[in-house]
Amino acid sequence: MHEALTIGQLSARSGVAPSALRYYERLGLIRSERTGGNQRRYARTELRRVAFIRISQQVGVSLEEIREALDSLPSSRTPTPDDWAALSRSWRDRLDEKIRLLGKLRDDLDGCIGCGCLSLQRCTLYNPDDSLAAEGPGARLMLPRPDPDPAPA
Amino acid sequence: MHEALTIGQLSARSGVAPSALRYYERLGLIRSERTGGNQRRYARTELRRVAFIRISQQVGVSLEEIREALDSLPSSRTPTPDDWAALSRSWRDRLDEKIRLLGKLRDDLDGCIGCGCLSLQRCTLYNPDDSLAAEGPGARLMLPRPDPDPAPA
DNA sequence: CTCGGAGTTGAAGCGCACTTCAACTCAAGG
DNA sequence: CCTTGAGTTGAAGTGCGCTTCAACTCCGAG
Repeated sequence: MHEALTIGQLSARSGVAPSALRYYERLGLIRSERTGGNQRRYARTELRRVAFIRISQQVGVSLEEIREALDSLPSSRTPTPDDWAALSRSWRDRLDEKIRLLGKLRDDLDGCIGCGCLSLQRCTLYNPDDSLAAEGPGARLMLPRPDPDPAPA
Repeated sequence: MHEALTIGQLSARSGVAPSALRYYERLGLIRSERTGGNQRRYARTELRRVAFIRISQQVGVSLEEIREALDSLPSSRTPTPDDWAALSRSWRDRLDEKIRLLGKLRDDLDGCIGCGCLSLQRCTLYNPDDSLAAEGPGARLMLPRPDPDPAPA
């Protein structure tokens, strides 16, 4: 059958480097069978998983969260289009929120360009309550120090 | 004069950790004078720089690019509101583009949820030409392998 | 003068998402 | 059989944006 893909084939078809695919597999995002000679063979459904992974990354979701999402797929049967649609929908909100925050940032930036302020205290731009931050990787704790110890008692 | 801020004061006012401020200074994003005892003293204008840095990060700009932008500020005179406005405007386009790409991703995601495809070949979602990727840090080469050697000659 | 909190440095570590490397095996063609 | 290209592994490296640490100094109040 034309079912099984080698890692090279999966890489070519998905545009994801073999090293990345092995990395995803170690993290449990995709799965493979092994041949007698210990080589990976991927079912075609893994292509869809890889696609979902890359799309999710564009939405700004970490691999760990993507793994959790993928874990919620039915393991017994092959996921249906509906299953995938449900997963995609779960990112919709995040995407919407992300777009909303960026839009707000843009409007605020326009406002601040108008007034030329860029002053930290009042400017809505510098309001940690909207945690748009903590989005890209890197050591965490982007803006979260809004609370420099409010005196215990 | 009430001009000079210690690193602790700048940290408290900007919400940025002292370690991060020292890091920014090493990268040349902010500047300080030194006291006789080798301690940093920041002019109040540095507050504005720090604000600009954090805002720029939210737009998705790297520290290196922020440094370049800040380098374009007039070094002789204290930057005016107009100077800052010009810098902010330079991020506007990036922000717009980012929002546009995310919006496209959302629309495509809706489309793909509708058809349930998520198939790599045709799906507009997985089109490397729109390089929304390469945005967060991490080892590079996000989607760029669209060209698996088109036969030389 | 003494004390403690704030500051200084360079070096190392961290988290994420990978890539690169060395050393090896596997699989198919000539 | 031999070669070549594709695959295997674990360990280490990379880039970004920091934080943490150890060991030290500075500075102001008591």
